[in-house]
Order: sequence, then C-alpha cells, then structure tokens
Amino acid sequence: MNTHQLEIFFYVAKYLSVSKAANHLCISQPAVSSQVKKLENIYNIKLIEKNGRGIRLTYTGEQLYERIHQFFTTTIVDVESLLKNSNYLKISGNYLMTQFIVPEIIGGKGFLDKSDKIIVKSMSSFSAMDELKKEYCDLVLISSSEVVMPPVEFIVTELFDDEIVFISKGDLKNGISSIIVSESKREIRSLVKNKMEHITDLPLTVVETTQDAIANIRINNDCGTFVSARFLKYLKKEFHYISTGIKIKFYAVYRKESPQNITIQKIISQLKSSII
Amino acid sequence: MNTHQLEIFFYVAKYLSVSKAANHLCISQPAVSSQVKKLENIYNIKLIEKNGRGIRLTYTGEQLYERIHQFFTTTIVDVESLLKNSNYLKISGNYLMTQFIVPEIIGGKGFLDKSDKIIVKSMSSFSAMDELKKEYCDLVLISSSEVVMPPVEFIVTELFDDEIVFISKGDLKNGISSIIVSESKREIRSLVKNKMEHITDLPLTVVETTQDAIANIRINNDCGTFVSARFLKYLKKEFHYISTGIKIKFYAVYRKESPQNITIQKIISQLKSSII
DNA sequence: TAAAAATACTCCATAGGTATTTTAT
DNA sequence: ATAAAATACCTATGGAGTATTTTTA
Repeated sequence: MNTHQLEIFFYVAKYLSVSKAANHLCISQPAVSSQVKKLENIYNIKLIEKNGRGIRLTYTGEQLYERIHQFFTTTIVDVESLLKNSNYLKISGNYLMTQFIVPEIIGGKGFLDKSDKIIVKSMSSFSAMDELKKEYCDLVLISSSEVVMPPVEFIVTELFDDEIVFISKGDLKNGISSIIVSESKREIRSLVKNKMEHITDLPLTVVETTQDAIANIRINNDCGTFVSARFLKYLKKEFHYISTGIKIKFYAVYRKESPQNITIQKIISQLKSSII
Repeated sequence: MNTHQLEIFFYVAKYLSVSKAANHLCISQPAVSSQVKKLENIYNIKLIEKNGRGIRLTYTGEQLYERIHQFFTTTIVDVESLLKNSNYLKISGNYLMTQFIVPEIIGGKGFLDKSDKIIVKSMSSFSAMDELKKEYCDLVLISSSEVVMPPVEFIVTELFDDEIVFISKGDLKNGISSIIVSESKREIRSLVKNKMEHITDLPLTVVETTQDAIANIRINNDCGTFVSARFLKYLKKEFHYISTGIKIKFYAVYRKESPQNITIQKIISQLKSSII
C-alpha cells in the first residue's frame, strides 16, 4: 500500500480536480495524474473518471476518500503539530492564564533560559482538559468554582484563589439587560441570587470561552459577564465591576510522567507566588 | 509530511526493532534506520534511542506511535480490502446464508457469468449490518425473528419464511443440560416457554454467531441450540431436532444507490425462488 | 477556443542495496 | 562471541518535470 499515492488521490478527491491537487501539493499536474493512474493500475480499478472538463469520483473512489479522509485531515495535522512542537512545553488554558498571566511571568527577567521553549493555546477549560487527556499538551491552566477531580494519571495543583466579579460597560445598577458567560461559568448566575437580584433573571447567553464573552460585552454596553477579579488588572478600567462573593480557584493539571515536569514545576511555583 | 517515513517508523515502533521492521517491510535494515533518522532530522527530534542491544521509543516517539497507530492498522487494512475487492460483490451475512444457501445457488448451472465476482463473509447479523453501514459490503443476508427496520438509505427485501427448530446431539427429552445460542437468538428461549418447559430454565450461554453455537453442540452432546429449520438440510442428520413453532424471516438488505444492484437483484430473485 | 486532463518523454533525487563498523550483552 | 543498529558509499527505481496532445464545454 503506497501511502504517497493515497495522499495524492486524497487531494484530487478533495478538490475534485487534478490541477488543484497538483497546485496544493506543489507538484506538476502530470505527476498527479500519473500517481492516481498507478494506484488504479495496481488494483485494476477506476477511482476517478472524466466528467465534462473536470473529473468525478467513481463509487470506489468515493469509498476510498471516505476511509482515508480522517487521516489526511486531522491525524496528519496532529502529527505535524506534535513533531514540530515536541521540544516545546505546550500549555493549554483559559483566556486569563494563557493570554495575561503566563505571558507576564514568562516575560519576566530571565525566567526562561534558552532551552525552555513554550507555546500556549487559549481555549475553554473543557477543551484544555481534553487536550491533556489526548497528550496534545503538557500543562493545563484553568479556573474552576468547583473542585477539580481528574483521573489518577494527572496531578492537580492549586495555584491561587480569587473571587468572581460581574463586569460590564453599562450601568451596573440599571443598565444591564442581558448576561453572557462562558460554558464553565454557566452556573454562576444562580449562585449570586441574593446579592444581585436585578440581574438574576436577565436572559443568559452561553459562549464557549471567556474570551468570547469579553469580546461581546466590549461591543454591547448593556451586557455583562462574570470573570475572575484578576482580569481587572488587565482590562484597563474599560469596565465597571461589582464583587459577587463567589470564590474561584485556579489549578494546574499535568501528567505524572511528563518529561517536561522540571519546567512545569518552575512555572507552577512562579504562578503560586504571583500574588496580585 | 512524508507518510512513507511515518509508515516505516510505525513498524519500528510496533516491533521495537529496526531489523524486524525491515524484515516486515521487505527492505534492508539500513534503509529503515536511514528513513527514521531522516524523519527525526526534519523536525530536529529523537523518536527512538538505543536501549541495550535494541532500541526504545522516546516520549515523542510513543506519542507519534499512538497517533498513527489506527491508520496503519485498521485504516490501511480496510483500504487494501476495498481496493482489492472493489470489483467483487461483497456479501456479509449469517452462517446459513453465506456458508450454505448462497454457495448452493451461485454454484448452480451458469448462474454467474464471468463478470460477476462475489465474495462472502460469515459473521453475526449485527456485524453484517455494521459492514453495510460502513460500506464495507454491498449486500447483507440475515435472518430475524423480529421485523427489520433499517435506516432509509437501505432497501430491505424479505426472502423467505422459516421456522426455528431446537437441535442437539443428545436426547431432546431428557439429555439436554444447557443451551448455547448466538446473540441474535438470545430471546428465543423465553418465547418457547409453553412448548418446551424442560429446556426453558436450563443455563444459557451466548456466543457471537450460530457457527460458534453449532461448533459447540457438535462437541457437547448435552447441549442444544436454536437454528432455522433450513439448516437441517445441510447438517447431515447429525443432530436431533424438534420444532418450536417460532417463525423467522430471512432478509436481504442493501444500499439504494449501490452500483452492484443488478447482480444484487439477480441473487435476490434466485434466493426468493429457492424453496426447500 | 479555452480549460482541464492525459500522454510521451527525460531526468535526477532519493529510497534502498551491500559492506562494514560500532555498540552492548 | 554474537546480536542489533549505525555508518559509508553506491545503485537504480520511480517520482516529478517539460512539452504536447486530447477531450469537452
């Protein structure tokens, strides 16, 4: 089984065009034609056939495309990212950790020596834990208002406590007409019932990440969201805020046997000592 | 991304041995060494390292192996089978249909012309429907005591009716001490309560296919099973049998748009007319 | 007549071979 | 002493290129 021929056929099937596939693969059109033909000849079948000026897939071609599709889209992408970034410590985490706090401590005076190469990806807490489970990242940095209980092969470390605040561009007393929150903060609204009656019953929109929530309240003045109080430091007084009294904890989660554990420990101890 | 190098690495990782991989791939040991080294050099990483006389995988090597494992085992096997057999009409079905009835009608005087190439695979009814859904086969031939309700993209045709009989090598009145049935006949025992009290409460063993059940009652004289009465014709009087009164129907299931539909229709009409 | 694929042919990059050395048991 | 992998070097297959023809809207 010649996987090179499979790959070439894959792009022909994807674009339904020999020339477009050739273009994508940065090889010549006859090179593509000839590889597809070779694949067909080996098994004595037709995979593509002329269709007007272009081509179409035969039934077998369709079936082949279906079977190899996943590999040449997701698997290959995952593998490339693994091999390219294997020397890096890969951190997946929520918006606050990856976009503000980690850059701050890592940017600090000589925290990293040249051998520590780090890439961070911002995503929802759920997605971050998925990445860790699939070994697509080495360290997860997330917040949670509940206690995190991961499987036994992970280590969970508490980093610091914080409090959730409600923020908005509008008047916090009477100017709010809807709430937008990330999936992980979906339940916060019902926890603040007594403290903030005037917003408890407002319509709620749930988006995937806090990043999306903040982007929305930036453009909708009458819309508010719940965030960690630590955000205030980075949001440059563009929002009004009010304390909710709800506690939230930040956690680091990583694999017991991760080969990156030295760097991970360094980052965790730095995060723990980063008091506001 | 060079998939050829991935494949070579896959077998090195699988056998944890460069020479064994070379042997499997029918190329020389240095050829394997060099391809793995090239892959490592492209991304500037280590995938394998010396370990005594042999090698072991690095952490990244383990992760890479994990990610590509499925493709180089199941996907490649499926693809090979698809391409090799795409000219064949692929029939998946239960033991009776694939091993006895289909060979009988196809073997018949000039039923097939040279262009009709057919391969049959015997499996449980559930597996057969799975194969059809995944387009791993074109035609499913199964029996069911319930009415078959497949998704809309399939066509279901009733072939013929039959009755379930209980068979065993032992004395059907007092010689039976356990029952073994295939998954699809699991519920038959409770349906025959009034008719066959003496076996209703016997211990029940469930195996995947009727083929397995029959193999077992061949060696265990005190063990019986439920089969379609049509089996009796093929089992050469080696078993005693007793009628249960339970009806069973045989079905053909296939895709509406299957390119094999002409041959499929031919087989179905032949099966329908094959009265005992 | 123009756009896309197929054909014919040449070339050279690289996969793979052989012989040998190194490493470790 | 032996088994396994690495290294060095060479060979030749086959992947890809250019030029051209064929197909069809």
